[in-house]
Amino acid sequence: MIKMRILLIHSDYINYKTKSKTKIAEDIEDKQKSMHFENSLVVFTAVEKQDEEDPQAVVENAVKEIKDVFSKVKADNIVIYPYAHLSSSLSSPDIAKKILKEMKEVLAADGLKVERVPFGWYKSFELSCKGHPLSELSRNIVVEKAHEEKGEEEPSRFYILSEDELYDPGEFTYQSSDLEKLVAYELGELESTGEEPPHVKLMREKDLADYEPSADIGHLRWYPKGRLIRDLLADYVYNLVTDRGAMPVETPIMYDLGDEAIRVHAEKFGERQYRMGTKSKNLMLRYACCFGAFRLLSDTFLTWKNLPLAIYELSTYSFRLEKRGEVVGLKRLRGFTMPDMHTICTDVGQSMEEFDSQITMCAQTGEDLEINYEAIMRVTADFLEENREWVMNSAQKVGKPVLLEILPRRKHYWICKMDFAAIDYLGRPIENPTIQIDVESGERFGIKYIGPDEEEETPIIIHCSPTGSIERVIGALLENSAIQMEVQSPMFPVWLSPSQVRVLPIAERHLDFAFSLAEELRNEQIRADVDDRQETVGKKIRNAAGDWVPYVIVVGDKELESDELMVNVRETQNKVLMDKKTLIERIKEETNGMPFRKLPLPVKLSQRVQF
RNA sequence: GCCUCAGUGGCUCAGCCGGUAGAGCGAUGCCUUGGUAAGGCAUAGGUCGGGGGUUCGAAUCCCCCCUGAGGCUCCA
Repeated sequence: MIKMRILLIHSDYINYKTKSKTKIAEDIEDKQKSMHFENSLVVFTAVEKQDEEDPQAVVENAVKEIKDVFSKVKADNIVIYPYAHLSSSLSSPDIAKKILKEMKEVLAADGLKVERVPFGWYKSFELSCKGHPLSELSRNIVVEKAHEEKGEEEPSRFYILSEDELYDPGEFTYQSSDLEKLVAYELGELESTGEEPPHVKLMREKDLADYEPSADIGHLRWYPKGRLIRDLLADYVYNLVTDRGAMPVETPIMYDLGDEAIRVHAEKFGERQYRMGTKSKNLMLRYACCFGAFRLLSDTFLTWKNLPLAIYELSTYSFRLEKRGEVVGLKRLRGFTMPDMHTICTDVGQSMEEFDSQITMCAQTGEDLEINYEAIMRVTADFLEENREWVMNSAQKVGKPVLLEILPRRKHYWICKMDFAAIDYLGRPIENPTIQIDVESGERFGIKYIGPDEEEETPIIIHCSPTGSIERVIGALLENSAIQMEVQSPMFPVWLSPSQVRVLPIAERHLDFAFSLAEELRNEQIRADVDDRQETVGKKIRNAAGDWVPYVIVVGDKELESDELMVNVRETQNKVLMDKKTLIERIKEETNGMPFRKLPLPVKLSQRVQF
């Protein structure tokens, strides 16, 4: 709730004289230094911290109150008098000035005589209150929330874009059932089954992550295996973007809403922000890295020769105050981790070239993560008209048909974006990678570069998350395994498997051999552990299967004697005889180019705890 | 946020027209030294999500809250 305090006095007269300036004084003309008004409605006003959330609405409501009283008391004019002492929690001076000025303008536009007493000066004043029943009133200007402009919006048009041709989504022959499902969802035609998405159960069953009831909803705790996968994915994106020249940075997670650019950008997300106050500041938690990236870039000296230039940050965490009922598993969280790359381009043309190469990068992540992505390209009608050929060509970079959404007019900061979605077990999309051409933020955040003609120019910015949020990637991987489960043994890609090889000694006399084998594998950067518990082989095999271990080796007397190992290969469900070297080479090949981290758990299963 | 359903040992669940809790897995101990999806026996472990109410008595009935799931809405 927002409230500004005003005190209304119907006066016989008021006069004031400026004495000395404060640090926040506004510049004034000579005639404003001392003024006198008769039969005035004096409006003492204190703009408060919380008013920063929605200055527009505060102005509207204040004007309404003032006009109401003004018409009742029959004063000749209105005097807006800044009076900080009405509040113990003032807004920033800039916003206060802005609100006071706008109040005056709006009242004046209604043909009323209004004056505004200078802001930020020490003043003497003399006031004569009329003393009639309505002559002294105070009001709290209450704004429940920023009202959204409804207005019937013209709907988007949808097409399937395939091989340079546009098709009606209803008439297109789909090769991919995933694309068909995505289209059904986007067009609002997907009927739901009422089932629970399997990844929620899996993330807990596999000891990856769980809800933390003592946090807010939608915030998870991560166990070692889950933490490992998060870290590997983070390493993966880091390598991906730095390889193409992006520079990693890190920026704060909270921002001051007293900053005009921050406030306007934040308002785009309306109610879905975490807010926090300190004594002197009204802060928001970031919902993406944009804030820090833009502020950083606006303080950076850039020339056209530097562009395109990309900075990258993994936002641990981004915060979005999603509605209760929308928060679910790894799909929709209130605190999540998102790789976020911002590319500064000289102009729309350069941004289109970058966009193309980022399409390739995003498509690559689908292959590396073994997730099937379907793509939606969204463009404004204006952009499409001007760049029709480019749009057609770019869409083809995805390598398969894409859904094209044409927005009749620009609603958001972007003019063109591409979203990649995985389709979950229940046929619903998990939106992951995204690329957006932003035409607003450069200007709003005062980001500049020096052009070839030595003039300052405003750049175009591309937002890109090459994988989408890390949590959603893991969610998509788990949904994938649930789909796999119907036809084969589910598993993670080998490079993401917490245990890549498990060694199962048959009896105690095989323990030393098992430990040294596992150690040799670990020296080769393979996560290998040993099930040294006093259990039967059958039980250990069963447990290893439950842990989705890609390679399981049983060692007994035979293995002590020979170099051959009997390896249970999960992917094919076969037992394969091979030697150590072959196994190592095979795993190296499967994990080639992907990041590695060490086993985050005790090597001995007997020492592990249950989460 | 709204509607519907759910919350019982670490996990999965039974008990629920009222008489203060039960199984399997897991854990611990002992026996078994076992060659590919659960070896045997024993033991420990629960203020039945939290609070309030009805009652001689509440896991069980009623109210409020918290958490989770599904649906609606929403994801810039």
